[in-house]
Amino acid sequence: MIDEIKDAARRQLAEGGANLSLRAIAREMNMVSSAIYRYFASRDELLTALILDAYNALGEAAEQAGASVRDRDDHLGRWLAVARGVRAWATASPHEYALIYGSPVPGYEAPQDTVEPSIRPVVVLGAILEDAHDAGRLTTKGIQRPVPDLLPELAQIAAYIAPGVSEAVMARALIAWTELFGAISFELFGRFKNTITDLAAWYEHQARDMAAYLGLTAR
Amino acid sequence: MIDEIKDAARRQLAEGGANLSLRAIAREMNMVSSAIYRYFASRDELLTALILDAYNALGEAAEQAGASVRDRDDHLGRWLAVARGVRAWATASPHEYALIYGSPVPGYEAPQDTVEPSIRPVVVLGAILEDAHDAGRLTTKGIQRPVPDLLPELAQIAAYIAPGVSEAVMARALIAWTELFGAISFELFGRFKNTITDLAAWYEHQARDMAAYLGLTAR
DNA sequence: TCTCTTTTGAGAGCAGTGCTCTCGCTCTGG
DNA sequence: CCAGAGCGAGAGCACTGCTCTCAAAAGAGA
Repeated sequence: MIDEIKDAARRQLAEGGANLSLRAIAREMNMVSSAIYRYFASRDELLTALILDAYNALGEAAEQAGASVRDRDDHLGRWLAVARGVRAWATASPHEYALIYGSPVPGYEAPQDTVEPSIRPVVVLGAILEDAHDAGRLTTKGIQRPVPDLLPELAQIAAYIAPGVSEAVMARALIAWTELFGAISFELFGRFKNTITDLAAWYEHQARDMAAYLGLTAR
Repeated sequence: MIDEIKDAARRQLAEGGANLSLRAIAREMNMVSSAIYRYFASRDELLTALILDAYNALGEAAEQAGASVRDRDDHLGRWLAVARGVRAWATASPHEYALIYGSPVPGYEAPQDTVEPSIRPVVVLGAILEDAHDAGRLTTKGIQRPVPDLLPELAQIAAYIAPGVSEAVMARALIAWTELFGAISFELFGRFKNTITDLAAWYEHQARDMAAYLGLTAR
């Protein structure tokens, strides 16, 4: 039942726009609006559930894409696969992407349960980075060292994501990560309208350039 | 009068959250909701006006920040100033930033009038790039050439923004641009909660790294 | 099989929303 | 001085999230 409501909500989200209505969901299910409240205490709670699902779906997409590359030593290939997987999921479910990477909903405060699913994609990236580092193929030449102020927290992130890499490399990884999500947001939110038409090729270029920026190579 | 309504809307946006209510604006102005419709045909039209203002405010912030650097040959300094200026505006008016760089509102279709103000910041960046290129201080060594498919459109953007630079450099500029806005979005939308606390320092690091990535130097 | 309890949906209703319409008041130009 | 334009008030429509009560349905224990 809960799943049915969420499905209806997703459907409505997909074809209606961002603001979904409990009453419309109920209408679609031939129910009365108050019945929904048996399963979700409020609209926010439904939204939270959808957000959590979206995080997990994106995380799973990233994980599967990363795992699909046979040659585990092909770090560039793995990186590109994850990057493509993330974009594929985002373009396939743009509204769910907007739910988690768009402007936050007004009163909504992210519960603690969302932080673990939300970092699944960056964990995948971290594993690639770690493997590349272990294989001694992560060049750190000419890399810019962050100011001391940032080092402890970068080290903490690295310890969780890719224990072997330095703070400077971790910083670059976060930057590359930020760039990719910025690119997806720009694309989905229509920032490139009438500017770049082949958005897939443009994203591919960005992913490759960011991989080079990180020093990831094919072998 | 129109300005008064927009001011009230902005105020309400700032302290209320994303969804502003015409009736609440009217209430604040001791008016009745229907009176607002004398000045704005719909809520969307008000929103559009606010979006346009936000674009122009951000553009002006970027332009002023860029112009504030005396030494026009200090390309790194100019880049950093613009980057800081953009972030300063965004953190000062997060809701207006969300209006233009967050998830798009459902039925809203950006009118043609918004595209010119919306690219003002990237025009500022283009000028820096162009100056650096003219001064012969823009290294293109080891730069990744985009696939042929992308070249025409990149050339077109370059022709408008920074006529002298190559497609490959233009691509990097767009990537750096994307990264910076991704960073601001991540910060404002709370993606770094409990991860990085000194967000100003982190942004500064990113801006510097992106400048290096572009090859911008101080002299 | 017959109770008793829990679960579930329906319906009415409240306060709020965007928006439309009509009706008067006020202010201004000729 | 007075017609016409501009403006705000008020009522009203269809919609929203949400709360409440009440009656069926389902399940469990004897």
